Order: sequence, then structure tokens, then C-alpha cells
Amino acid sequence: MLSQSVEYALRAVVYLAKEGEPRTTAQVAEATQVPAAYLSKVLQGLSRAGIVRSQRGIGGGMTLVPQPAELTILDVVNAVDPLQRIETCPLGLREHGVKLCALHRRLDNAMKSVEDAFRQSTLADVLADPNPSVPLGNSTDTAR
Amino acid sequence: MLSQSVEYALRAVVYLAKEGEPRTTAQVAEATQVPAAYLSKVLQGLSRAGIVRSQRGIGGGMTLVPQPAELTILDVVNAVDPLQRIETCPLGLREHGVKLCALHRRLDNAMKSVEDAFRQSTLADVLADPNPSVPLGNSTDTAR
DNA sequence: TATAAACTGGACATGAATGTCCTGTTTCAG
DNA sequence: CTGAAACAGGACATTCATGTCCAGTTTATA
Repeated sequence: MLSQSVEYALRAVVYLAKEGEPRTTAQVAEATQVPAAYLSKVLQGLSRAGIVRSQRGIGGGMTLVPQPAELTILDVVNAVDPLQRIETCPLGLREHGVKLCALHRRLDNAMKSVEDAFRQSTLADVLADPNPSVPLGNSTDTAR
Repeated sequence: MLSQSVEYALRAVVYLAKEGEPRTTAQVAEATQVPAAYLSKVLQGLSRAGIVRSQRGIGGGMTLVPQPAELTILDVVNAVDPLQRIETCPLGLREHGVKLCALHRRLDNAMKSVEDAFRQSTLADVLADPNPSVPLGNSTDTAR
């Protein structure tokens, strides 16, 4: 339902938030188990959206720009593959623009519930979540 | 976010529910504004799922099998393009099967809210919904 | 029993998402 | 200023959803 790109972007962002310091695409790819070359494109997207900053050269890499408390899952999703609400009836039916039909209003309500849930989850929330299972590739300390 | 196939299937099912009698794929396609040849495949899927019954030959066509009150949006979605919940962490991380990590638990919660919303909407609900805007292709009476 | 209506299913076309590779550019460290 | 580290971006491959076409089969009706 969500695209791979979104999934990858979220993994990357969570990882970068945990690390706090620049991490190379290769490091992110390894930690999040994502194909490096493809992840590179996804990160470029996040960079253009201002969610991540890239620094070339030795010691460079990707850094999270916003404070984790200020970045929501929705921000990340929308940067990569915008959650699209149903604005008008997909049938081109004679401009009844504003009002959606019974079917599409229900579909859009479902979209809205997703949007709301994503808007309410900040990266800080995700990081703070006390959970026994490993959140993500598990940084540099335990793995390997 | 939902596939085209799901969108088409829902339009078709709503239309068939409103008609109540067999309608040919061509009729459904016309009314719902969907490419006929492709709709044919989608309807085959609904047929295999028992949501629709097909009858060949003159006077034949597609008929809705369940009572509208007994058929939910979720049933249709799942017949065509199953809503998939996140069961296990997409990272192959050492079997922590049951518990999802903080990120994926949130993503799955969003999926669940969609699933719940879809399960609560029956076709009958959609049909009964009093709404100024045209629900779907608008059967045989007004259009043309 | 012939004919036309209607679905079935396979083969193929198209386009978008995903994934790979490679060359170029920026940047730091020596 | 040279070289290696790292990102940027274009070209291409692969896969899958979407869409088209057509030959075959079932079925009602005359």
C-alpha cells in the first residue's frame, strides 16, 4: 500500500535520527537493508525536500536536518511519494467538484485517517517508543 | 494509494448493486468509465472471489452475488488487491516475529485503521448514503 | 441447429516503480 | 595540488500494474 521508496525513506530517516551524525549512503544502506544505489535516489529526494542534508567528500554523508520532534512520518511520506487524498470524483462526472460521492467520500476518509495518524507520529515519538524488538538495523554497536 | 483495479472493482460493484440485474461488461464499463477490456479482467477476479456471478450468452452479464448489506468495501478490496497488514518487520531482522518495531507498528496501525473503515462500510451503506453528487455512472435513467 | 451475444483466457503493448551501473563533481586530508 | 571519499545524476535493466487485442467457448433464442 505504501511504496517501497517510502518504506526505505522512513528506515533511513529513523536511522539517521538515531545516529545524529553524518552517515554515508553505504552505511545507511547496510544498516537499513536497502539496495545502496536505489537508496541513493531516495535520499536525493529527501535532500531536495530539505529533510536531509548531504555533504560530499571525506567525512561527509547524510544528516537529518529537522529536530526529530519536528519531523513527522507524514513529512517523510509526502517528500517521497505524496499521500494523495481524493479531492474530486475520479469519474470525470460533470464537475461536482467539492462534494464526493458516497463511495469516494468513504475512500477519502480512510486516506484521511492515515494522513492524520502519520501527522501525529513524530520521529521523536518513534525513537522514544519503548519496544523490545529491534527498531532498525541497530546502529553500529550491536550488529555484525 | 489504492490500485486502479480496486477503484474499478468498487465502481463496478456499486453499479451492479444499483442495477440489481445482469449487466454486460460493456455496460458496466460505459457506466463506470473504465476501459472495457481491462474491466473484464477485474470482473473475472471478482467472479473468482464469488462477489459477482457471470452468465454467458444472450441476456447474460454480471450480477452481484451477496446482498449489498452483506458485502463490505473491504471484501471487494481484498478480492482484487488484498490490503496487506504488516505482520513482521520488513527488515529480515532476526525473527522478532510478533512484535513490530516502533516504526512499523505505527505504519501497521494506519493500515488497520483503513481496514477497519473498509470493513464497516457495506455496499448498502454506500447506496443508502444521501448525497447530492452523482455516486456513479448514474445507471440508465438520467445519463445519455 | 445456426447465429449472435456474452464471458474466458492467453498473448502482447505500455508505462511507472524499482533497481543497477557508471561517469562526473565536490570536498577533505595530506 | 593530488588523491581518495562521497554525493549527483544520467542511462539502462527489470518487474509489475495497467491496458489492448483476439481467438475460443458457452448460452439463449429463433
